[in-house]
Amino acid sequence: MQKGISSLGYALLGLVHGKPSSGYDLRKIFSSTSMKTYSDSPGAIYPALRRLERQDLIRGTIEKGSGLRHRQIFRLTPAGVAALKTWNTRPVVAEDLTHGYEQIVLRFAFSETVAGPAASLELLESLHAALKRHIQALHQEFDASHQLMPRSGRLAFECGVRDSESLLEWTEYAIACYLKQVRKKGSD
Amino acid sequence: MQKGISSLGYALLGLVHGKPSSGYDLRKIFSSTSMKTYSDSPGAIYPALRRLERQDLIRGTIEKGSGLRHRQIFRLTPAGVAALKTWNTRPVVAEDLTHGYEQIVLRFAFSETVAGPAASLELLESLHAALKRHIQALHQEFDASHQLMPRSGRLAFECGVRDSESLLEWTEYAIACYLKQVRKKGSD
DNA sequence: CGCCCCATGTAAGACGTTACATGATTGA
DNA sequence: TCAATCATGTAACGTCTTACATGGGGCG
Repeated sequence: MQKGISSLGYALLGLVHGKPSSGYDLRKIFSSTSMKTYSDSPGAIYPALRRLERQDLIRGTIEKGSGLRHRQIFRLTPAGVAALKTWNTRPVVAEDLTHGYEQIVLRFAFSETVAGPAASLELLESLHAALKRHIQALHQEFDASHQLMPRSGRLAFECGVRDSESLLEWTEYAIACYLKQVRKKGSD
Repeated sequence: MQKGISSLGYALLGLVHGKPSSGYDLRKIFSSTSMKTYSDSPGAIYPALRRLERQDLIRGTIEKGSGLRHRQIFRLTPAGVAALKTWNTRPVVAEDLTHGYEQIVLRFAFSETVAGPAASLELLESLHAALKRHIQALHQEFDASHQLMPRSGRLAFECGVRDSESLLEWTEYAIACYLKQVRKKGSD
């Protein structure tokens, strides 16, 4: 099954779902946009694609139409779509927040086209709840330990708290966006 | 030299600089605080400590005072202090921002005790400048591509922009903290 | 012809994760 | 004495990084 798909793997699945692409296309997307967070090196992308292919989540077909050398276009298999969908609709749990927010934001980024706006909204609400708990825990940790830290340490901690709080605000903003649309749709 | 020290390696160096500790102590610090971002598993920490020792950045001495089993306390060597200091005082460049902010915030967290408040302030100002450029580039990328993205993709992008902007605000707040102190010190 | 871009990959090595192993000490 | 906790590690595995390899096509 979809045991062990890395961030890069999910990023590739999401992009390929949006548009069938070759490894080179994908690499260019990574290196030319701020998605380069997920590695832009061929030594990461090509092996990742082959892993996904071995897991039957994508399938590559060779195209030689335009006289070029072999260009392998990857498309999602039904299993790939399913894997993306489960990933997108899984609720946010506490440990999703302990290792940075990029994975979750990536999940959200693809959620609408993969699973529809209702799923996006659910994901946001789940994130909102998890973040509230997370921020509360951070405040507790801060109150308990900030006197033991040097000033730069304390400020760094505050940076982490602010980061979470800013993400929470974004979450509320995004939820408002979706609710507005739902209401509009409901009044049709 | 200090070629190739991972985030975890620097986190360990910084903690050991603050207080000589055993691997177990360090593990507890990671697992009990929000520093668990830098891995809390023995399979990461002990090998990392030995790499640092092999590079002559730390040295472990076995203590058997309290009747316990062997407890190896690690201390920084002069080379270790130097490596931490160069890391802490290196200015922030664009690519430091492309793979998340945790490394930079970690650098800042240790900067005051390792290199003094003046170095902290310099680091913050360097970060401030790099962030301004980064945010501008993000806005350009957003303006160029937001119409091609689905709503969730656009919102995810906005999340990244907000994240950077929130970090910028924190930077300004932290700079103000340090300037206040410099002024106070200057008026002594 | 030489050079750069397309497009694909491989090889070596470093690092982290998970899971397991070991032995010594403390408390019930 | 048995279990839990202290304290240290190892082994297998997967993944990413860096650097290199290959081979065709277009262009000056």
